Amino acid sequence: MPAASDRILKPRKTPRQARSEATVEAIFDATIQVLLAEGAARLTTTRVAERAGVSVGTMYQYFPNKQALLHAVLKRHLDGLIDKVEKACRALAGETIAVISDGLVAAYLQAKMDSFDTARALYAVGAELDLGSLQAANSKRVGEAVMAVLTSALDVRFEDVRVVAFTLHVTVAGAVGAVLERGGSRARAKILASELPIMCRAYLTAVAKRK
Amino acid sequence: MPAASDRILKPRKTPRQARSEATVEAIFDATIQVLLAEGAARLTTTRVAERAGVSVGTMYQYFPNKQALLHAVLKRHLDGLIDKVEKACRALAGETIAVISDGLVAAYLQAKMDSFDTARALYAVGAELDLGSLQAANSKRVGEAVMAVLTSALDVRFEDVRVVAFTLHVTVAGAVGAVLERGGSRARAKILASELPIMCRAYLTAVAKRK
DNA sequence: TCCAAACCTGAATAATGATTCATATTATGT
DNA sequence: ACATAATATGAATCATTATTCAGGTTTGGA
Repeated sequence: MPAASDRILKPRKTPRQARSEATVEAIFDATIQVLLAEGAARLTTTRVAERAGVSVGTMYQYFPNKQALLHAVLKRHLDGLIDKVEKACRALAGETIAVISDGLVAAYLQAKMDSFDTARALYAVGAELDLGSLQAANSKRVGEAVMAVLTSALDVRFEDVRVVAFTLHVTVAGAVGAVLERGGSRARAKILASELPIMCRAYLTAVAKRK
Repeated sequence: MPAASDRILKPRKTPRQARSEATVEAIFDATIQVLLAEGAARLTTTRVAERAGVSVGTMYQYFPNKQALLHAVLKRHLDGLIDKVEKACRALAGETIAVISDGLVAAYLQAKMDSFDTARALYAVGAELDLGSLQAANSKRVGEAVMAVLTSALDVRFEDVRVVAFTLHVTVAGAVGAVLERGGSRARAKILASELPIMCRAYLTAVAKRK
């Protein structure tokens, strides 16, 4: 069900020639660069266009308004993250719960670390944007992927996989987000890398039933 | 060491009469109300003043600029949260680790739920503000309080309390933040209320040494 | 070579918003 | 009651920004 907001968030026109695809790419990149270099408050359409090496008018050819641009950039980033997590989930299917747990945490952490700067830059954007649709879709996809691996565990089963998957996702995402996207240093990220696996394994073991 | 930003963030003048204290209160409240009712994008000095029932000029008598206002409002909220957590920590000192764990999680969750709306409103503000100083102070105070209770545990001791306290704090805060401050429903908060205690107890048990 | 579609340009428009300041009102101590 | 410090006012100023549009340039194919 396309929300009303879709009408104003969808791209105005779709690129047909190679140069315009490059333009859109440049605009995406520029958005993140401006965000990183100047902060969310100074993220203006003009500045983005300038940095991308195109005119404002060009920007408006592909994005009906600033919000649509931000939405697109954010979606792009989130989709990338989700892909990685889903891939990890598929790779871990059928292993023991210990392996699955460690693998999931590692994948999530890795994915976030890979896009450290982008993630931090986009954090600020998320706030001033209606995240409803994106967030929901995101949660759903990740949630289902995690449920799937958990169910596939070789040695255990869960009373309520849905709840367990949700908890796992929210906890790891929340912790990583709190540390990386805000002021946290990479050093603190390392603490997470060593502690989160312990915590997740402990939790999963606590709520699992032997098969 | 007062940062350079302090100069422009500190109140321009301190209230001396009762009416001005009331004014400042009204401004704080109005800020949150506007945030809640109109969103971060429409949070303007004029609107806040209007809602507070004072003129813009009055606002600028107490806050040198918009940022200072937001900083003050955010600090106020965070301090309130920290107080509650610290209080809980003090009350839990000397108990068994199981009791401490459950108590901490409950206190954190409770504190956040109490200020559900405010927290969500302020989430957006945090992004467009330099949170460095606040965030750091916040983490430090909570971290120390948690370290203290953990150390006081009757039945166990920890190899590295600092790391454990950090992990606990970040995980719980992150998970709760992810669910409450963003699109999450109260229903999801309930899941957290039942699962987080399990997870934290499992983690603490896993890393603790018997005394 | 030529044209229609695709693409690009950037000054102009129209709003909006943060911040100031000269002036007016109110409180407090004497 | 008076003087003085506190507090409040809000139109005016100065800047910034999202968005448009009338017209240019480039591309791919016939």
